[in-house]
Amino acid sequence: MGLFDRLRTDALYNTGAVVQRTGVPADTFRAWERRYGLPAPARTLGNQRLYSDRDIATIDWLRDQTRAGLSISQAVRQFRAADAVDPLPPTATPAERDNVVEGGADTRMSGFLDEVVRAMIDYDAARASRAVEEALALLPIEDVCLHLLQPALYEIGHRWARGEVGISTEHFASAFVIRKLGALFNLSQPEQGRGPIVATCLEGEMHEVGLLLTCLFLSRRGFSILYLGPNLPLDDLVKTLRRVRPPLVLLSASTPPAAVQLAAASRDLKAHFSTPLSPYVPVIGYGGYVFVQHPDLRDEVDGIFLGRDADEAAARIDEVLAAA
Amino acid sequence: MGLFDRLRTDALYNTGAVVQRTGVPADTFRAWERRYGLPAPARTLGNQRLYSDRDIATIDWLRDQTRAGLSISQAVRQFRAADAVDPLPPTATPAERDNVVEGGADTRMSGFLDEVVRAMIDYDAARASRAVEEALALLPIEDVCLHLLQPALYEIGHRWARGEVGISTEHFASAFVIRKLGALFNLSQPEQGRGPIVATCLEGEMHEVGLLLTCLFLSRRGFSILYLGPNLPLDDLVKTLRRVRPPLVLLSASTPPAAVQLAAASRDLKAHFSTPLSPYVPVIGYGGYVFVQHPDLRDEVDGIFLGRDADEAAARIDEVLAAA
Amino acid sequence: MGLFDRLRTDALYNTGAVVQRTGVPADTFRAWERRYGLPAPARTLGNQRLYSDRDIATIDWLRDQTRAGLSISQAVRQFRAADAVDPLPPTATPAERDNVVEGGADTRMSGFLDEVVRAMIDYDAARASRAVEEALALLPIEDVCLHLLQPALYEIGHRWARGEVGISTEHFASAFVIRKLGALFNLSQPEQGRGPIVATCLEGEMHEVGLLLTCLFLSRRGFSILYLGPNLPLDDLVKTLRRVRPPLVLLSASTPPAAVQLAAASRDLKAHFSTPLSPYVPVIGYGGYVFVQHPDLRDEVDGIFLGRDADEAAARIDEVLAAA
DNA sequence: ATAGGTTTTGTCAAGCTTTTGTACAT
DNA sequence: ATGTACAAAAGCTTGACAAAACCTAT
Repeated sequence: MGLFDRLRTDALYNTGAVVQRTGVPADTFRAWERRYGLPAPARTLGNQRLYSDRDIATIDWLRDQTRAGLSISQAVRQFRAADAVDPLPPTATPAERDNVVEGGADTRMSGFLDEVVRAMIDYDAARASRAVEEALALLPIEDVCLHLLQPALYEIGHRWARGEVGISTEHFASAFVIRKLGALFNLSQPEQGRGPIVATCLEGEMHEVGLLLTCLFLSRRGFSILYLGPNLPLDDLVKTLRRVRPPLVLLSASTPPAAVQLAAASRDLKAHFSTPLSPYVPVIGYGGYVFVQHPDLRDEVDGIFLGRDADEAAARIDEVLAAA
Repeated sequence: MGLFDRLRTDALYNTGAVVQRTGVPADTFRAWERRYGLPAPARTLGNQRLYSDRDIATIDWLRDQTRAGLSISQAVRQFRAADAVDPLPPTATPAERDNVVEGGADTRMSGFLDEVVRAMIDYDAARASRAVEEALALLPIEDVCLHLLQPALYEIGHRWARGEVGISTEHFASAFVIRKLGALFNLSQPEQGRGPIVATCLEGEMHEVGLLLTCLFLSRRGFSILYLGPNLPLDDLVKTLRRVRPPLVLLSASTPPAAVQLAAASRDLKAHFSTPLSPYVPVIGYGGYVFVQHPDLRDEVDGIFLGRDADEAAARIDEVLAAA
Repeated sequence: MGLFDRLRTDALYNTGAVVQRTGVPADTFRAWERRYGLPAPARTLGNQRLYSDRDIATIDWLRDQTRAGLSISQAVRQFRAADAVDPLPPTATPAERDNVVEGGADTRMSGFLDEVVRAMIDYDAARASRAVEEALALLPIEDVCLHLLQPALYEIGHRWARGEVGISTEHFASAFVIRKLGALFNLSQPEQGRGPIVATCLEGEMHEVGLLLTCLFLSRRGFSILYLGPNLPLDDLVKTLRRVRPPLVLLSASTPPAAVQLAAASRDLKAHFSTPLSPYVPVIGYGGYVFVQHPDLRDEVDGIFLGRDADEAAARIDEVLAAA
């Protein structure tokens, strides 16, 4: 059904096609849009309207109601009321869903996990991709990330540590997972949302999977993310913060040296912005496995520790920014 | 079915025959090709167009859609969306196509390019994404990569060099483009194909856009790619080669030190595999802008230089592996 | 169906009758024959064309296709494509055809020739291949071999002699042509036929293009060929002859020493088989450019000189074995 | 609903090359 | 019958334009 939906939203119609399909004059439904914001078609770069199948269905419905004697304003009100009962993207918050599904999901997921790990060891991107797609069709994105993609990467990492597979396998798996996460991230970028949140790894730090995962989850929770990727010099981060003024900055480190650098950066940032002249000070959130292994490193950082995994981090950020 | 297909694709029609069969004036579908790259007929040595049965079916479909009120641009868009799910090889080879479309597509592309660059400077991933999606729906993937994504990155790079934007913008743009390329790469991984080809940047080298682009194009040409991403130690590459035995290894470098390291690695690899006992020696293909700026560096490398851009590289590799 | 075909090809019409039956002006289908070798009518002793029912059907078909908007070149191309799957013997014998087509075909061929030579100099096998395929779709195999592949090789040879290209270009071109000829040879191996004929170059002789060409033509004339390739020791040839007992052995030499060796071998073979106990003695046919340059060398050989080129050789062999 | 703007798209023209039917001279 | 020649036909590219479609605002 996901695929079907994808296709249907890809089918876009120009004004003329909508007129042929609905029998409603263009001026009419353009007036509806102007006065009531319904339908709400997308636009091309040339500013032409692009109607989806759903928009056409909406116009059909409005036309039928007016024919049945309803005024357009009443029809729109009824449409909105019906829509509130059966909202289109029924996105429960991920946290709620995880609690419910988790027990069952792990069982169901293990089959996919085996397949993905085996496919990765065989360098078979197509097979791994097929397994992931299948999992995505059955389970929410968050579950697939937390209980399939990340465990697969951990499993490969462990096997590498035990000398069972080479680092190439780890690279391949990592590149694969990053590509997948990137694709999911692209899909879930909200039009506008809370935030924005700036996310990056500082200069020298290359391990971006955890950060990308957190960003994906935040994006799914409706946050707008400004993802700057790995290896960013501190100076440039400062400039960006000054321009964008995000309420939160996310930093991630995976090795002790990177953690130390992150800690120094956090203090520099705070010092930099905490002047009488500057009313703006960004909150700093940080994470990374190194801070789980060496909790004492957290003491050096001037910011909020986001927890042991991306899921926890996203929940923590949600809280922090809801409070603010 | 293979034989049938062979026959059908061998049936080629000149422009006049297509006019008789579809009822669409030649000027019209030539304009479609000029503006949207669809259909994409092959050519004779005398530069006359040769349409396949598939091309004729395409024109028929487009004609029917326009009769149903769709504008030609939206018809093309829907055709491409359906085609992405169940792609068929174009009549013309990619190299031929690129030459043809460039002129017309560039004009059409410039609007997208402006929008993407502006969106990037505003750190507006959603807006940039929308523009890229629109371009992808209207124009072939190859064109979008070469004439939109890469130029956008160059433009941002130039503005950074001129001090007009910060390095964060460059990072943001780079992360965005890599995510997009990764997504396209995922879409076009063929079930089985020629190859496999192993692609990586060696330890220390982080600039993977060019390599990823080349891999995407190769993937679209039907090659199976084993993408190991940036920062891979040589030892691990050797182990992988020994296990996978790809006919070709792709290496990329962007800085002089990385180029020197690549050169040393190429010689090591050759020395490693060129023993009387080893019947297998992988071909090494390499590229990266540093080899264009400093051609003398090529002399140090024991491998095939793949040219100045991803398109050239993909064509070159196609040749090399066809000859083998 | 075999009987039917036999009868149909026996019915012969002169040019005027064909005009009456097809409604196509004589000039027109003679131009088709001149430019594309289709149809290929037989001839009277006075050199008048004699069209079979099949030729008339061919002309009818071509006329219908052009009425349907196809250009004559594409109609021929489609005819040949269908014919490759289910080939029928042409009315005229290859020798007759070759003489007829030469003049006109050369003009048409020169475009292909330029392209192939240029592609070879660029080491672009794919481009060269494309040009050859196109020529094969438009013209009979014999023409393509004699007026495209062989001239291309000569042209490259001359340029090498003039120092315009390196010896690697010559090697590349030679390997390319041998591959192409080999592929055509594979395609045209008849199920069963006259023969078999054993063909080889003796130890030390590596120049196999002429021999391969002759074998291809013989194969197209319905002979079954046992191609042993270059560099065969005499002993092994003897063993093979004893086992296969072919009515004819083909030998080829390109240099004076190879010619001397060939002469000695011919005498040895004759001596070997001409014993009272042996009822079987193979006929020896030989050729190669060295025997054209130094006709006196022919005196040393105990066999039949096959003429100055592959075409002549094939015709000569046809005669010899028809008489036997 | 109309007016006055922009964008999109089918069509055409000019100037060129390639292809192809027909005519002519040998 | 053959080979050459030639002119008409068909194709190609670039650039342009005007009608159609679409947009906003009155």
